[in-house]
Amino acid sequence: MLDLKFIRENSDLVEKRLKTRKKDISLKELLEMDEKRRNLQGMLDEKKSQRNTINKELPKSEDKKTLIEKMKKISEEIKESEKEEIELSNKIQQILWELPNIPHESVKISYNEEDAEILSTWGKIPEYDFELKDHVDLGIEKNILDFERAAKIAGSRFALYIDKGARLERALINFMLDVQTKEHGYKEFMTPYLVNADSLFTTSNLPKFEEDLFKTQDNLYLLPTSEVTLVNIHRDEILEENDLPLKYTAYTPCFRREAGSYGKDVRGLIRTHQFNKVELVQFTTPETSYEIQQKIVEHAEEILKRLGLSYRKIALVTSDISNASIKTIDIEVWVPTQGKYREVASISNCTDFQARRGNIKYRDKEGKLKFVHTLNGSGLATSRLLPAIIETYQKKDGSIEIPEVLRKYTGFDAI
RNA sequence: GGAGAGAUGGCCGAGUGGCCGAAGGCGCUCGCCUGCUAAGCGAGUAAACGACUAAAAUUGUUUCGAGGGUUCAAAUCCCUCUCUCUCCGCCA
Repeated sequence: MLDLKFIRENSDLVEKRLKTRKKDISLKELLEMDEKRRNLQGMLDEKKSQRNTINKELPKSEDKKTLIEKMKKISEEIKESEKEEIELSNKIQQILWELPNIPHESVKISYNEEDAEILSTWGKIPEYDFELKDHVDLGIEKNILDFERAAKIAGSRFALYIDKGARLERALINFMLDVQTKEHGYKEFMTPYLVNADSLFTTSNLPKFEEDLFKTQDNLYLLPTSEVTLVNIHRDEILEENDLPLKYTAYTPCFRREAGSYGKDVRGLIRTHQFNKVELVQFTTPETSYEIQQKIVEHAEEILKRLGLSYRKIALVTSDISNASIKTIDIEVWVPTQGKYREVASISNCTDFQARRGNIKYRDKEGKLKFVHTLNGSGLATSRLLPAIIETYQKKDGSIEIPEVLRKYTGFDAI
């Protein structure tokens, strides 16, 4: 959520920058309502002030009858105006809830996601002297993945991991958590997989993106990413500057409806309703958030390096960064059979956007309360990683080699 | 699922209709005193939204889990909801 005062005082700039995300964003209505609301509030405050004065006099007064009559009248007027004020506030709030964060000036302006800037590439694109099989064929052939039975159990876009497939997935999760906790200093959490609406409002998954979420009959939602639970750990809390940055990580499954992606990536693990992810979240001061984003990128990259997978980093353009983010860097891993890089991580700096929504503050060294900055990044999405691994490490004889670093986790070195 | 108790400031906790933004304590900050790893004394210490201001000072309003109601007036009375705790039942 943006600061209304800031919008008011910098309306032209804000509108101009927001338009770089989406052409049709306009602040006109918001500003008009804000103006109207403030006038109304001024009037209301004055009347309430009168009411309070009379209220104080009343118990001591001789002529209670006259005062009570006066109060009745004022109270009624207040009630009327208050109704209007509340209505207006609600509308303003609604607009504010839906406005995205202001893109950082370093983010390339474009309405076409293909314009993303390639920041760097790592590793050689592997070459093969035999016919490659994709992860679906490999998985079925090796009996480590089963999509037909998954469909029987749950429907399309689900996966059943079998035997070494399941163990490889679990190994990946453990490997990633170990690196992030033991080497990069993150604190590990196990979080609920069902979350309430308030939590989703904080992270900006609501109100705008409800169609992406699974909802239960108890008004709880299936977790779309553990960014939600990790960020909400400190909702409505005041942190101490000395404790920042807080570095949190969690493995959770993630559930997404994938509405509107019909026909896209229908095959295999690339786009499923349920996938596994290790998430990285940090709470920081405004002064440090920008450099910390770079660090999170490195923390995610480290996983790919050790797995020996080729990847590249790209900086998303203004229209492609997520609602809460001012700048997003994606890490994409090379998927041999697709002949292209696919997203495995997305690292965003949300500045104070989520902190404002979730009321997450910190007390600075002078004792002043400020909103923290929140950042999140995948560290990484396992279900995108596993296809890359088994495709990349397939051998001519049909076997799949397990990357060195994973072997102590899997207990086997080939499939 | 059944029965009961509760939700107040950073924390603990008092407060049952106007004098309550709210006693008292803890914590924290500043000052004094003292000389010994501490104690004592004094002062200060909520936030949000406005107005004013270069900024501050100042000032108005709001806020005692959330929402609604009664009343001239609600932390306090009534209703609904949420959450927490205890007991019983069921259960991994």
